[in-house]
Amino acid sequence: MSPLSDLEQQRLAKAERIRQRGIDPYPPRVKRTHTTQEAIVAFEKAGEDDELTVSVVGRLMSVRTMGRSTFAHIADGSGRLQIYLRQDDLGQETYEFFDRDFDLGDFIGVTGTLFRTRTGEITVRVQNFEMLAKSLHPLPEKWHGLKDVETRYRHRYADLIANEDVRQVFITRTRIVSALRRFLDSRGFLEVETPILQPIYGGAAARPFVTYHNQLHQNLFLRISFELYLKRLIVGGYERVYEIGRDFRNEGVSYKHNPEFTQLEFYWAYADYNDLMDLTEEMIATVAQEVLGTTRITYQGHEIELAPPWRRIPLRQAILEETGIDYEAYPDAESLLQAIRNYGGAAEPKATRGKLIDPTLTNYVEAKLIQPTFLYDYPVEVSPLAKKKPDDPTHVERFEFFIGGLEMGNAFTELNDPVDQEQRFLEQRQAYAAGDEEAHPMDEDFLLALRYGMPPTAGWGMGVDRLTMLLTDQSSIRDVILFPHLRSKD
RNA sequence: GAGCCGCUAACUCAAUGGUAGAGUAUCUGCCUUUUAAGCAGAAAGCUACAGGUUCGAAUCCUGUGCGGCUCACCA
Repeated sequence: MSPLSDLEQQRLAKAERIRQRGIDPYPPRVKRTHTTQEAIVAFEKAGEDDELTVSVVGRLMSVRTMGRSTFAHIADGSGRLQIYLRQDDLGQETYEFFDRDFDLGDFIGVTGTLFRTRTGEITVRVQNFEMLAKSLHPLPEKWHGLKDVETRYRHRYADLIANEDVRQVFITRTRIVSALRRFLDSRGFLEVETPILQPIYGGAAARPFVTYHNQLHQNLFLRISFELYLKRLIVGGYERVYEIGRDFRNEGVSYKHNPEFTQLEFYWAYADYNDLMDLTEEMIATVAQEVLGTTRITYQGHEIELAPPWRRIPLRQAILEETGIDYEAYPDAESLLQAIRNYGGAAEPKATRGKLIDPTLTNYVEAKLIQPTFLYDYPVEVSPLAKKKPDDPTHVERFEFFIGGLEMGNAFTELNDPVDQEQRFLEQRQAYAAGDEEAHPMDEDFLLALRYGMPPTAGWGMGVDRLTMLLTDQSSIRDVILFPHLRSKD
């Protein structure tokens, strides 16, 4: 800890003076009859003439002292309430105790009667008060709030104290997660939990974090997806399962990437990717309606309508429309690479054909997909866990969906042919050997599970943080994650 | 990983080579219905850190740290 500032020294001295009065500045219990909002509601119900006495608690957010009377605002979890202290109510000694030893940021409990001030604000006329917790560090500035983004992220509590809009964003986030759960629960999906520490990672194309178990002398990976475990549960006989939890990917940080992020995945036996598109539209529209009361939202200045139906176009067509490149016209990686370069794009020279197509989508198409859009039918090379189209073995029954220029999620008809799956893993192994660090590793136990037999199944995944960005109109993922990853300061 | 921008009092910001300032918060007075309360006064800084140039550096140069944006990376 750095040495205490003068302001902190002053507050510490006040805490000591309080102790010398025989008062604990951090008492263990408190009397509370109403939240601040309950007090306001009770007053409005009771009628102005009733003597309504309440005990309310909260953090001192502002103090206006005018000689022998003082107005202040306290904030609790429900909102704010004004309190009013008068020397002729409290006595000189007690009044001066407040004036001298209470600071902005302190938690205070007050008991008094409610009244309405001359300017109309419902206010507690304080009969007695007590210190609930002394604050030693000064609050951010009351008018401009806390703006420094680094401080806001590193000391999120200060951000939440100072910036009500930030507090609201995270309340909305919680409501979004609740609405997602309600949606799936009401359709018979079973919420489950699967391992975060995994001996083999998989289910996505990403580099993992590695950790070590001391007793087992074993390397473990933090999961990059839930996919392979959830499909094992479908093998086991559950027909509808989902999980909401944290994924970890060892890759760059950006406005839409945090190393740990919240994912929702569900698996649905006897359904296919067409059913998933229908359910996706319904889910997102339902969540928006429940959380925001509308399906029409504004994201970064764009008006977006989330109600079904959404646009559905093949990936091939989307790339063709945006770039003029029909990747089907280029049967090998060399010719496709040349086409991308002719368009003015940069691409990895040694990439496979599939690995050329995917960045083309990301770089040139994704940002244009403002209204909700499904892009469907992806190249098989970049989709090792998805089922091939019956009439076209070079493509799989897979879609990604985009809103506000953000990739929100990914889904497909699951590959349940264990022989085909093994073949795909072997191809991924070759890709890894050729330098693709994100190639999917072989998972023998997963193959064994498929050999037991998995019914036709559709699987789906979505970034909950990105959905929250969309529904709270935040441009950075750090503003929807309470404690986003930052580099350590020494 | 690269480029650009930023880091000044607890907070929000000024000061572009010549004595580091303001508002809020704090402290001291005055003030019993205020609400960004008001009035008067005071205190508060290793200008992120380390070097360099200069008679003189918050300011110019180099390096380091952290952050933001853009790019790269990234289902």
